[in-house]
Order: sequence, then structure tokens, then C-alpha cells
Amino acid sequence: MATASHPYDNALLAALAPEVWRRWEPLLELTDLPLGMVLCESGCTMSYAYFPTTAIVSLLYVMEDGSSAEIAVVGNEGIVGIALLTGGESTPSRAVVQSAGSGYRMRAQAIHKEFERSSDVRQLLLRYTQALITQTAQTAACNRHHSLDQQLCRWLLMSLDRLQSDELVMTQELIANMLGVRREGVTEAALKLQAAGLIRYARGHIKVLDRAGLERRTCECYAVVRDEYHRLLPDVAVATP
Amino acid sequence: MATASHPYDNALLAALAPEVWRRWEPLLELTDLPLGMVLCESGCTMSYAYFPTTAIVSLLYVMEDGSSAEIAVVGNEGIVGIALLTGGESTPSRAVVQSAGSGYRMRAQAIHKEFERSSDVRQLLLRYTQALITQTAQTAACNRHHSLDQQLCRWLLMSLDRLQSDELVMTQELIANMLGVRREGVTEAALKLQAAGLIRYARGHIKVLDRAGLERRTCECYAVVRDEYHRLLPDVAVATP
DNA sequence: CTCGCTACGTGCGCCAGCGTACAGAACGAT
DNA sequence: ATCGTTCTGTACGCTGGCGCACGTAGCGAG
Repeated sequence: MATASHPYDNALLAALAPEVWRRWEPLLELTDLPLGMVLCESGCTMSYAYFPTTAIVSLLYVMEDGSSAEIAVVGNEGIVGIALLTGGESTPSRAVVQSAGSGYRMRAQAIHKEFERSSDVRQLLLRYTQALITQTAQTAACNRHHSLDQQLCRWLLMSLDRLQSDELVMTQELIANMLGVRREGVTEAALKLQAAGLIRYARGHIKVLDRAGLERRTCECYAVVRDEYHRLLPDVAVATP
Repeated sequence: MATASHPYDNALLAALAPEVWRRWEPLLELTDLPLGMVLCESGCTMSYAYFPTTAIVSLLYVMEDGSSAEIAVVGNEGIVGIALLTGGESTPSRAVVQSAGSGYRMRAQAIHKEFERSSDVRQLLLRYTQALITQTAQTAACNRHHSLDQQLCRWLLMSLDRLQSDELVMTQELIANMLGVRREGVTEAALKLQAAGLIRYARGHIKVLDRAGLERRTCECYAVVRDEYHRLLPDVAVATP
């Protein structure tokens, strides 16, 4: 449900200068983003850029054999559709709504024109782009070196940062898809976290009981990415560092 | 040795319009890039952007425990120092010369100014940025799902595309560092390739005997990234698709 | 020539995560 | 209340890559 949403709920939009804001307001359209909605298929040209407010969107690479891997996640701190800015129009990644909610969308042509027009807009969106690159690169390193346990903690924390609540609506099956691992692996890892009193899991509902505990348990990757977001976009905070 | 090098040897520079070219020529400085040279340390502000001609540069993430992972590789098709364009100034990655050679460098301020000034320059460099993002993202997925054997093939092919010869000067130890795996693992994988008649390995010299064989043996990731480079930068070809 | 260093080869136990298979448990529709 | 479906837990053998510990071979300086 797209109730009580305002463009300001997206931190990137909120960081726009007033005169830019006046131009953009009529170009933004509130949209419902239900779970599983595909905003952009691999290799397909996007018609819109999306600014999530309450929703969370995953960028996934889907391999030929059907297995997948999340390369980045975008919430109310960002924008889906960087390729529209760089001029590539499409990417090999698929953008899927990972957590239902709403967001604003803007026509591809409009955002591209605004990007060309204003140096300030460019500055903001390019800094966000760099933060996204950092997230992707750190994911690559993390996939190489860290355990599923640590990665699950990281994933939970990143989702938490982009939500208003401490409860995630998310089956283990879906998490496994995002992380690119077996569902059973997620079950095991989640049980460990539950045994440690950090979370409570029940049929697609994860309640985070001890956030600090998750942070202690995750790998360095979470903090590196979070800090880099804060450095690049001090006004577009994801979570307190 | 920086002999017989011309800025045109970097495909990105070569793709510049004549009038841009006239402005840039005096700003470019030929530089020797010896093996192991660190162009940029993690988190440090860069003074220069680099346009490799004969050298190859690796972008590495180095973890707290000292292990590392390559997140992208840049040769004569690209530029090292995207963060100067996006305005972030630094990144958490380290840029290391992986294969000795030369390149051109340009002062940070100069490239940033040019990036702001010309829409054409922006278009070109942003398209390159997107290609680099694709490479990084595909690396993340590849790290998750594919075997060391396949990744070694991919790595060899990517290096080959950025070299003028079919011989790589590269110890197994170094390759292991790039891929973020054990040296012994690279030994085993390389032996398999040698047994299959695809390469010949001898004390830091790899001669590629059967390039097509490597392509058959690698994972899809190589082709995805290569094709995306060609799509985004048709005039800045890496290797024939 | 030989000594030392660098680069490569090999062996072995270990373990995280995989593939597969199945069982229980909670929820929702009728 | 019942039944099918979805979600979660458990078990077991397998394998790729790891950590560690050596052995060996070629090259280069003296």
C-alpha cells in the first residue's frame, strides 16, 4: 500500500536543492512495489528510474544455470536505474523488489535530461553511483572470503538499515536466492543466530532482537560499505555509523 | 620501458573528439608503470587518473586479515580513477600494476574539470564506468558460483585481451593473490590447463597455446563482460567478440 | 660450480557448503 | 475440521578449496 508516502521519504530526493525539487515534483509518480515485482529484466531497457521509499530492491545477476547472486541492494537511500544516467540504458542485472513497499518513479528520458542539465544533480547521483560500486565490489570480496553465517548477518543488517521496523518479512528461500546459496544453508545459519538470541524466525517473519550482536558477528564488509555511504553521502544516511 | 607509446594506444583516449584531444594532449604525461606499483591505496585520495597503454592494472580489495580479491582489471581500454569523476576522490580499493608497461596520467583536478566541462567526455567516461560496474558485478557472481578452474581461464582471457602478446609474465603466486585463492590451487588448475594443451607454464611465463580452448573452458562470465564492453563502447574494443 | 632464492609441484587431513531426500509444522482456503 | 501448500528443520555423503608441510627444479650471483 502506497499510503502516507512523500518523495522526501527517499533520502536522495530529499537531498535535492529547492529549485531542482520544483522541477522534479511533477515528474515523480508514486508507485506500489509489491514483493517480487521485476523493475528491470537483465539486458532490457528501463522505462523508469525508481526511488524506493518503503520498499527494498535487490539487484541480482542470474546465471545461465538459473542460480543467482545479489550484487547490491537499494532502499530509500538510493535509486534503481543508474544505467539511465551513464547512458548504457540496460545492465545484465535484474532488479527485483525484495521487500514490498512503495517508491517514486520518473521517466527514463526525464531523469537523463535532468542529469545532463544540472551539475548538482549529477554530483549527487554520481556519488550515489560510487557508493553502489563500493557495495558491489565489497560483495565480490565477501563472496570470496567470508562464511555464510557472516554474510547472513550482513544481509540482515543491510535490510534493517533500509526498513522502518525491526521485523523483516522474508522467507529463507528468498534469502538463499539473494545470497546465492542453498536454502538449507540459510536455515542452519539462521538457527545459529536464533540460538544466540539475536533473531527470532517464524515462517517468513524475522524479528531482530539484538542488532549489536549481529554487527559483532558479521564480517568487516558491512561496516566498510556503510561508512563509505556516509562518507560519500553524508546527508543521505542509511543507518547511524 | 615507456618506448614508442602514444596516447592513441589507450582506446578511451583514442575515442576522444579532435577538439577535446587538443585540450587534453598537453595535460597527459607518459608514465612508466612497473610491476607491483600501487597507483592508489585503499581510501587514499588520488592525485592522478591513469590511462594504461601497455600496462594492466588490477583493482583489489584487501581485507583486514590480509587476504585480497580482484574486483576489476583495467588495461588499454580504460581508465584508473573513476572516483575522481564521481567526486568521491577515493575508494576502498587498491590499484596495483599487474603487468608492467606504460600509460598516461592526468592530474585529478584536470580530469574532473574536463568531465564537468564536456558532455561528450562525460558520455564516454560514464559508459566506461558502467562497463566497469558490470565487470565488478559479474566478478561477485562468479566468485559465488564458479570453480577455480573456470575463473583462472576467465582471468587469463581478460589479461590476454589487454596485452599485445600471447605470453603473460605472471607468477602463480600473483595470480592467486588476484583471484583471492591459494597459490597451490592455481598450480593445480594451471596443470590441468597445461595437460589439456591450452597453456605452457614456466617460472612466471605463461604462453597461451589455445585461446579458443580457454574460451570453451571458462564460465559464461567472460563473454557477458566482454559483450557488455562492446555494447557500451563499440569504438573501444577490448577483443573481438 | 655451487649456493641460495624464487617458483612450482605434491600430499594429506579438514571443513564449509552442496545436492538430495524427507519429515514435521504452521497457515489458509473450502 | 480437513487438506493441500508453504515454510522450516534434519540427515548424509560428496567435493572443492583451505591450511600446512614438504620436496624439487630452474635461474642467477658470486
